[in-house]
Amino acid sequence: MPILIPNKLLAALPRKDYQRLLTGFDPVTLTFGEILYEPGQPIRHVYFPNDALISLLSLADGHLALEVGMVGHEGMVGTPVALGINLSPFRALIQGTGTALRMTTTRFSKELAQSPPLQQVMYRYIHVLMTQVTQTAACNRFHVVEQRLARWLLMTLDRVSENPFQLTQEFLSHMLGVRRVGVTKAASALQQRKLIGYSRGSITILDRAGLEAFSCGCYRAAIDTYERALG
Amino acid sequence: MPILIPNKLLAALPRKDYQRLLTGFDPVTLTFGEILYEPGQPIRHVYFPNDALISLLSLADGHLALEVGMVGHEGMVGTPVALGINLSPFRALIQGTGTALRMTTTRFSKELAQSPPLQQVMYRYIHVLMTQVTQTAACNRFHVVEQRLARWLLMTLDRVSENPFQLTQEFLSHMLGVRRVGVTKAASALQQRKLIGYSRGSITILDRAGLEAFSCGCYRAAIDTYERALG
DNA sequence: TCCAGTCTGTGTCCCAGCGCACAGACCCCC
DNA sequence: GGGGGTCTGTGCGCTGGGACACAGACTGGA
Repeated sequence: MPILIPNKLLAALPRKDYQRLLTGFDPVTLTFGEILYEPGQPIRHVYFPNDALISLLSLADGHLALEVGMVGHEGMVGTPVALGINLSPFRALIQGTGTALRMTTTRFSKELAQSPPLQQVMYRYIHVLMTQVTQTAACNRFHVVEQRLARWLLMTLDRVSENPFQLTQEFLSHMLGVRRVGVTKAASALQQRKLIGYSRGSITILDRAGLEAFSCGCYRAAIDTYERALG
Repeated sequence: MPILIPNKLLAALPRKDYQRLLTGFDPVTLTFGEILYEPGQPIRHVYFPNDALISLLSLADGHLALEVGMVGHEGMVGTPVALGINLSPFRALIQGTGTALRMTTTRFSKELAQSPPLQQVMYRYIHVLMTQVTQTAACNRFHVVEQRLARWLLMTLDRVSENPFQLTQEFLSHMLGVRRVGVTKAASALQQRKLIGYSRGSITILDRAGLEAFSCGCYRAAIDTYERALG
């Protein structure tokens, strides 16, 4: 079975490096709700998503969560391993069920040492991630829920490429760091503007361009950042 | 003249690597208000502060600022250079006048390639910074201004080690991403609890332990993160 | 077909923080 | 010693979003 959405970081590697790396990978299916890392806990595997979608969350006081980054086929989780550290700064939560390639941290460290192209890709991606986390921090502080929801839906659509996709408001509230009712209000507003359709955990993007216009500039900025460093 | 507060990242290097690196450094005085980098703009120099204090800011919509990281003698600015990229994700603003060691990005890239210990220190610091940015993001979202102000004052005190230090509420408001009036209220609250003294741009920490107890856990968490990776 | 569980919508009360405006208070310099 | 600039404190109305409660709506399994 061909992989419909191959990981872009891996695809950017020279064939030789890519081939050698492949032998160390384990294809896995990541299912919604699964937690790969907890903040401060050791990282045992790194993951390169194909069509899986992973949220990077920052926790406050142990329970309140806020998404600071999103990882799909354009990235990977386990960046600290490339820096020689095996502690995660985030909680990594599977937000969209799908496939990924997995490798143990020890093996990945070895592969990294032998492949300068892999190093370069990893370092560039770490920079992209840093930029994304930084931007998201300001976005979460200054922009209203509706705008952030719009941005979030667009970023998700870019990574899962299926429309509609499954997602409850309860879940969304944890991503945006607001109450579920806040999501209800924001989603209703988007629905009234005919930008999205919403029904029992199923969201349909009706007007992608409109949604992009409605969202804050942070969506566009995130894409530009990626293009500049890895495009 | 001996340097009273030497940079800890450089101090962690083996003598040999440290000595060679020193020849490429330029001692500079960084003055309050100076801007070293703007987000998305090229990085020309990297800086290792001694007693200078630098704020890393994320901008939204071009004018609203939010501090996502703070750098003193425990760190450096210009981390992207260590990742092979010379674009800054942040605005880097001098928050406390002081001295630092400066090197051009091209020279620093060369030094880095020749010094694995320097690489290791840099990578570890990048991880610390990523963790700090992540934690700050959640802190800014969930914690009230008073707690954040307390955290911020403690982090500053740790880096400048002079008490009182100069700081207007106007300036603080840009760091915390709130209005100046919000800072006034929060500062008054801390003053009533006899934790700080405040007068025309001069802040005195009166009760360090009390301030730490009052602040959110993010302060402690930031210190622990640093200790774990670089301590 | 009914019931239990899940998801979404609404309503009420409250508060932190925003925008704006302005009043002291203090400092330094002429 | 007076005046302009800077810094801090206060007041008022407004709003986004918090906490809590509950009502409909849909779904799937017994």
